[in-house]
Amino acid sequence: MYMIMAERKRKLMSRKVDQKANSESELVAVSKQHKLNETVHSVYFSGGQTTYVRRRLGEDFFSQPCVALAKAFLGKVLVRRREDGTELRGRVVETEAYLGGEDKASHSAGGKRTERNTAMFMKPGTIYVYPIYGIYLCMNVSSQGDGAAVLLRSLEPLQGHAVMRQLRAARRKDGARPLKDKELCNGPSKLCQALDVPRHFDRRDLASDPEVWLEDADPAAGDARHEVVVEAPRIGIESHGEWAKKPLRFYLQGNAFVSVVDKVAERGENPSDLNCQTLCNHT
DNA sequence: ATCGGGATTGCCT
DNA sequence: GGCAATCCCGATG
Repeated sequence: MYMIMAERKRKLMSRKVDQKANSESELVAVSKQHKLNETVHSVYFSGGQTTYVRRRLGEDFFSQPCVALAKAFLGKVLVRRREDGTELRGRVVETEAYLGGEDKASHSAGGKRTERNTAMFMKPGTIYVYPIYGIYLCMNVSSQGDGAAVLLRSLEPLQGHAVMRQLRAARRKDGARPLKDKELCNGPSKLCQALDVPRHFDRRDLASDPEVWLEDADPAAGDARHEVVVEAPRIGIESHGEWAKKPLRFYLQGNAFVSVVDKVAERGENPSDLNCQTLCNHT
């Protein structure tokens, strides 16, 4: 137990150092890196004394059931390469699963297929971007299963903090205080702003697109396989009855970049968890 | 043609 | 913690 705590503390400390190091010099580092990345997305990079490889995740990764994919996303790194070659990176720390069919909260509930949600029915890995409240966007990735998709809710910024801050500040009041790192991508529409994900990315393939892709866990940032995943009810769908209570939101426990912490779910005392146990006991 | 609502955010008290 | 902003989409007539 003590060892686990010590390990977590060490990780958090080293991450803080990494963030400090990311500032003005990052643009230079990014442009160098973009040359390496021009044809192949797997590149070697040095992390202290060790050399790691960045691996782009392909079709096989996205071809899994919605809940499994939503959890598998945790710890993976979303990358956005902009026209000028700058690369923005964020570690996925919070997702939601929208199952389609029975899931009343899904845009594809009841198999409903429209112009807007067509991407949800396309092959696993297809990006679904839709506008919300007239002013914001949300980004999803289709999974296995008819009309099923994973909503990306929060990222931990890894690379391109300065650019992200600039993109996020664009629509805010002049003279507002600069955003903290934890405020850059802690929400589905915030991450779209920070990574410059536009509406026209809708229906693109995250497995093959040159401007946006997913990478395997960055060992320096941490592998989510050794972290606790909280399962909590989804956000902002209160009007959808029973389905609003199901634990289909997933996030890394204790991670400071998550949008909303659910203390009830973390105690394991909410009705959804009880439902889950009941279901498990019956099977 | 019109109307109601939304998988959110930021600013205000 | 409350609430306005803001507009697209889909349903309805």
